[in-house]
Amino acid sequence: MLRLPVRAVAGASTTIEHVFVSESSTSAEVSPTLEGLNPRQRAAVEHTGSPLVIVAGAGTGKTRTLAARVAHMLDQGVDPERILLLTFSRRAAREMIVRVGAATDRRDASRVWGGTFHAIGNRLLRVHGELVGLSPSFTVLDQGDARDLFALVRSECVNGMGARRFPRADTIATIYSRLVNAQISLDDVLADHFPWCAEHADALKDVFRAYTARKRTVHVLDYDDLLLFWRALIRSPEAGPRLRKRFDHVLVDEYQDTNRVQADIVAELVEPERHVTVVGDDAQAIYGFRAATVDNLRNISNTWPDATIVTLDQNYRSTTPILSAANDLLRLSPKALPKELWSERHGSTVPMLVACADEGAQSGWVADRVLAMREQGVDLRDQAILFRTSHHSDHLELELTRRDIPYVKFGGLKFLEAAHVKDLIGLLRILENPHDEIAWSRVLGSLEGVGPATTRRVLDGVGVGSGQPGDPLARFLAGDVKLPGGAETDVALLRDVLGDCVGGGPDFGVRAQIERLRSFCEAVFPRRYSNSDARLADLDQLAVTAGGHPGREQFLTSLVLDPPERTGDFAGPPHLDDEYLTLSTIHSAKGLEWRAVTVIHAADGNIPSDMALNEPDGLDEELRLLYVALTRAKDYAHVTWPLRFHVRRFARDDRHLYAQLSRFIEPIRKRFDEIATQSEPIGMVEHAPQLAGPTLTDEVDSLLDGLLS
DNA sequence: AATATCCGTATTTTT
DNA sequence: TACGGATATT
Repeated sequence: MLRLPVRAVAGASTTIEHVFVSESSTSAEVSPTLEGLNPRQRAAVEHTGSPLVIVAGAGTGKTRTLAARVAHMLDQGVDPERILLLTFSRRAAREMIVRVGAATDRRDASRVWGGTFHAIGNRLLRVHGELVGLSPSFTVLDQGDARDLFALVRSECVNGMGARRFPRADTIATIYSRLVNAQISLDDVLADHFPWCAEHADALKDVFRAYTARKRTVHVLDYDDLLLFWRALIRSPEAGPRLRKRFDHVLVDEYQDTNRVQADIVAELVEPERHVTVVGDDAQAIYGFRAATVDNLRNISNTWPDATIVTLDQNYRSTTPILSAANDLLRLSPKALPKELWSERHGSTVPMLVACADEGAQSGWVADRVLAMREQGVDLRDQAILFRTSHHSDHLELELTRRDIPYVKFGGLKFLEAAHVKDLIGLLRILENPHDEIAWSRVLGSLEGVGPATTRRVLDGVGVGSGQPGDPLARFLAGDVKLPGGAETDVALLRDVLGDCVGGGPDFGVRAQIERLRSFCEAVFPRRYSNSDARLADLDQLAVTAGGHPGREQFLTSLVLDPPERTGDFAGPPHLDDEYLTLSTIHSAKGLEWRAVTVIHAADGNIPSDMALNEPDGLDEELRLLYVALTRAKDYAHVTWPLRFHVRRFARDDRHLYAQLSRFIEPIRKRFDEIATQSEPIGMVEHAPQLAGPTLTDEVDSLLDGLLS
């Protein structure tokens, strides 16, 4: 019998599931589906009939219960393909399905439909989208693409009117997404979240209309569309009845982080039988910025008055000292429902609060501690460093590299956002959807001597963006569009490689296509980028990844909906059995756990982020964020904060201020053992003398700066 | 019409 | 820094 190692639960690797899905299904032991569950968990697993709501605090075995419930359904003979499991991330879906497989003898657990709302929406729209007027070969815009399209229509709309100061494309995209996901009027969105844009309400409406219209003519959907069209599909007389019959059971994880549209989808999809399970914890709602609303969970009885509610509050993850700190923290929230997690794990190690002289000392302490814990038998893979924003780990990453401590970072900049990756993806997208104006613009703009005006001319020539019938790619390949002299050889090459991919036949898969398209990149990159060799090497990496997908469409979709989490430098992902430390934003750490967790940069202004303070629920959400961070820890929790805070308003600006401890930690200090680092941390001096402690001048300067601010 | 250059300013979390 | 926007140059 194969026991699922703890590592597979906490581990971030995306390759683990293959191992366990296949092996666990051969297990001959008695079905452990119900084994080891507490009475409430068991009740949740076996519940039938009315809608089920599981209110599950952090570490209370939520994943386990949900997985057992699915396994139980399979044991009862439910067809796995008729179970839909909606999770918050792809990672969570994978883990859940692995667990289902481990908990049942049914070999076909992996056929359960599992994924994010966006991924499942995409899947259903590929099949049924034509019923609501969608081209089956639509491409999906990521956030950057959506911003580019907004920039395009913005310039077209704003030209007409007096060019007063107008919100930037980024801001417009954010407003739009909030409008769509929260399903409230533009005036309300502007009043609540973007008051400085209120005077432009009318012009914004024009931009939004133009944006929507353009998306339709170029056959693209953005993230929000995947949800909107899915809901529209359920509501349509043609597809609705079929969709509602498609699944026998629908289960939704992390329900507290769903938005209005997602809640609509669930509620309407499960009619009329309402075989639905939602799981959530209002104390862990951290996606308000994305228009998620805890009201979906708190007011669940409005949706299903007869819902059965099961509350899980026994924590199996953390020791009591850690839970005491977390419980105290949550009590500081005026809005949180009273919640007291308890545990039978009476550990004696109290969380540690570490005041560091400065950021250098913090990095030094963390690295020391990580190594010390490792000596005590806590593997690097059982340790994580968490932070509020991605760049908070910059300094620490240098220190870890210097000391040869391997790590993997989650959250922050995505591989997909690198310019050269977008270049290649643009080429693939043209092949997939020849109407994709954003992809065309990107590719044409990379040619020598071709700017916005020429791009526009070419697009009009081949009929992209204007809704012309026929195939723009065929017209482009036919070659009757003229381009400036400087671009001639590049254009010829572009025609060649695209033509080869179109006519390549069935053996010419994504990987082969990328390898062919690469020769165009080879020609263009040296002029575009200073480090074109490194960038070309990335494309090879991409080709390998693409080879693992069944086709071009699946590859493109998975890049947008489930992008690689780390920037792809030459190193490549660490090997499965390699030891590595996890660095992660708190958001990306959701649902995961480690034996030792260190939250760094816990200074006020970072946690809570001072940027969140404008939002109505902002401060409270920041508190929940810290709560999520602390409750990731099983045995050891550390919180560190640098006393001296580097103010980097501008690059050259070398000032620093005295930071204050997070306002959330201050009132619960008694739950921590406090220590302070020396200003010159051990191990730092010989390697990095420039990181030595503050001089007297620094001290005086920063004191003065502090008085001025 | 494209590109080079300079200036000012932003600042987070992710499907 | 790094990116967008405006202005100057090719």
